[in-house]
Amino acid sequence: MANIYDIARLANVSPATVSRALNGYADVSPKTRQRIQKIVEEVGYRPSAVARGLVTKRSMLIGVFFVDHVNTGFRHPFFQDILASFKDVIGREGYDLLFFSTNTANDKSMSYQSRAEHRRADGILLVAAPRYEAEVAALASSRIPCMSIDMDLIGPRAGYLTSDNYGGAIRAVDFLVQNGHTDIAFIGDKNNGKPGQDRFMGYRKGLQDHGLPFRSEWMDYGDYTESSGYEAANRLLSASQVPSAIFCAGDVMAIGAMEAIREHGLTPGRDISIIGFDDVVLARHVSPSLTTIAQNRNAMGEQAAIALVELMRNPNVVPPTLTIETNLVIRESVKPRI
Amino acid sequence: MANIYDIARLANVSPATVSRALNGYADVSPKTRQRIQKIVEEVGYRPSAVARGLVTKRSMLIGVFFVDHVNTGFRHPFFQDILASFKDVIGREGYDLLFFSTNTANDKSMSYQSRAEHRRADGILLVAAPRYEAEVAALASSRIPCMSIDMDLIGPRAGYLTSDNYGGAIRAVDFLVQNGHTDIAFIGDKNNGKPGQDRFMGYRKGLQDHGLPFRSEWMDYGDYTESSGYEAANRLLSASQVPSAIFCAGDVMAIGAMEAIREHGLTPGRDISIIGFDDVVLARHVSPSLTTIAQNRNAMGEQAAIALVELMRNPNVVPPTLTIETNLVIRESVKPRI
DNA sequence: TTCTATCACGGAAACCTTTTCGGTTGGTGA
DNA sequence: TCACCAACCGAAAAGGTTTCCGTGATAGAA
Repeated sequence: MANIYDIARLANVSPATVSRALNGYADVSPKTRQRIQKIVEEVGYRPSAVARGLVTKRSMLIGVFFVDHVNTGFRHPFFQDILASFKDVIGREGYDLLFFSTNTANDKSMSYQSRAEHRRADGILLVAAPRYEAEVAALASSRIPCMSIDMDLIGPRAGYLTSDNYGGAIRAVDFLVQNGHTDIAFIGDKNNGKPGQDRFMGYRKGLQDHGLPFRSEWMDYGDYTESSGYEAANRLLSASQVPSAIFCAGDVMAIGAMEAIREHGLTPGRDISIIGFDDVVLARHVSPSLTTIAQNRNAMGEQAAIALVELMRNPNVVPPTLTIETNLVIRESVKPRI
Repeated sequence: MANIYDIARLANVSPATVSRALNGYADVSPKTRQRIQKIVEEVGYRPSAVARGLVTKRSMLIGVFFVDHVNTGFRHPFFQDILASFKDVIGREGYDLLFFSTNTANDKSMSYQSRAEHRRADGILLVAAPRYEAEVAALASSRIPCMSIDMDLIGPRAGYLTSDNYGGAIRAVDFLVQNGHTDIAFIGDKNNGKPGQDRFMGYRKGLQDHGLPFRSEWMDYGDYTESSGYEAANRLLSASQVPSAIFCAGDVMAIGAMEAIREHGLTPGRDISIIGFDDVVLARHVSPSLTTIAQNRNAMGEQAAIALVELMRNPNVVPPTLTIETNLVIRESVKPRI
């Protein structure tokens, strides 16, 4: 693999001139620039990003952390769009994406911060709620620019972004009420993550807005998996008074809940209305198709990227906390109460 | 950010000794090693991967290329599992994953090979069929260890991996025939990718095995999207003789086909049987749930990773061409012909 | 006591760029 | 003719590791 000295020798110039020519500086004559570029072409020379990184102290790498639980990480249906649009934006700025392979055998002990610093990542994207709270907090309080999604993480250089979970939940309740439902159950997040909290608060606010009481027997929990939604709905259906609608804090749980409803001899959508949250791809395809509060995943990835780039570019910018609008997607799983 | 000289000074040793101590070499006394480690701990020193990479000429980075078509890249439902299990394996070997952000604005001209060499990636994973054939070929013929998935790409250091598409397609036809179907249509890959070719060959072989004729009016094409499956099925349903079963080269197209069947006033599964290929997450949730030939995505990612690691470790190993078994998943969309 | 083997460590080069500072050249205005 | 300026380029340091080779000390053997 040729290096910059080889090119310099071949072009009868100094390495400094080669560097300047290749990086588009002004003070190199057009003809030497062309000569250099021609030689670079012929030899197939590629400047080493690692050597460059050593001197510029910038790796042009954005590190990405997320846990690899079952149903999370790459496998989580929710994060594909976020990552895709995030990548588009930072790619335009010349950055590449680095996925840390968590929990490698050799250095199980390396913390998030260690790994980020080790690779000299210019910025960090934190997505999905990682297990080790302390580690995440340490990363957020470091000097590395950092944006997290769906975790209310702040630090000197760390901001975060979520959907408008509160407003979305209110909207969900509104829509159910508009359809004549007053007996509205809720399946929330057992682990009480930030989005889950907000959706729950929105649920309560929605009830309150319409003068409906909050009944704890219509409140249950899951962990966003299909089976947990199934089980929670089963419990709700055994309540002294069965609700006429269920608001699920996640689409996948909603799909599990529909299964439970069917097993009770009822028809989801007709006998019991269901509304979800997220708008995963599945939502459109299940039957009845799922009415839900959609998160704007592309906007989330995009805005997170824009914010992170700004954070990296300007050391004095105060880390933002952003919230992205949600919107109601009406399908078949909510019917007017008769 | 402290460097190795700082640690050396604090520990009253040379940088060389610090390096040896941290990398677990034998020729450093236990007590100096402990002293060094304690100081490293206190100072929060992290050896720079970029400086290390410069001298060792290994980046410990695996580059990943895939195109960002609509429905491909991160957004493609098919590649999540592959990437997740791939990452697990290479993570265990100490590698991290680098996603090249394709088509950055500043250097639109940089080829795959350029980008890989620029970052000094130790190995490359190619997944999904990229647009620029020539570029891919160039990468495959370079000296960089490279594994590709679903493209029959070979080179001095490049191998590939696919599912047993041929065998799987034969199995699909077998199953339809077992259920009494003899009028079996096929929706294939318009772009004639390697997997699509093999599935088509398997379809023909399956027909032949059972003495059934190949009829070109029962052959149509799509591009693996739902809408293309919908349209292809529409055309098939207008044939002079309507088939009793359709074998789709991809699940997503199969789902589109089911929609078309419904619009023709028929019930998919009952009136016309459908069998797909891939076993995407959706397949289980649509109704009727989709009988399909499942690809073992975890095994694919795992085996690709193992092969790539071996390719990187040993310069003399001949690049493998691997095929992963598929298996039939029986659900509701195929019914015995009455 | 002297010699040799082993252990623990240090010196310094090498890896490949970028960037600052300064130098040379040729041209221009007075 | 002289001073000055702009344009173009070179020398060298810096960035943080690893690794080869060599050296001093210490222990054991003769």
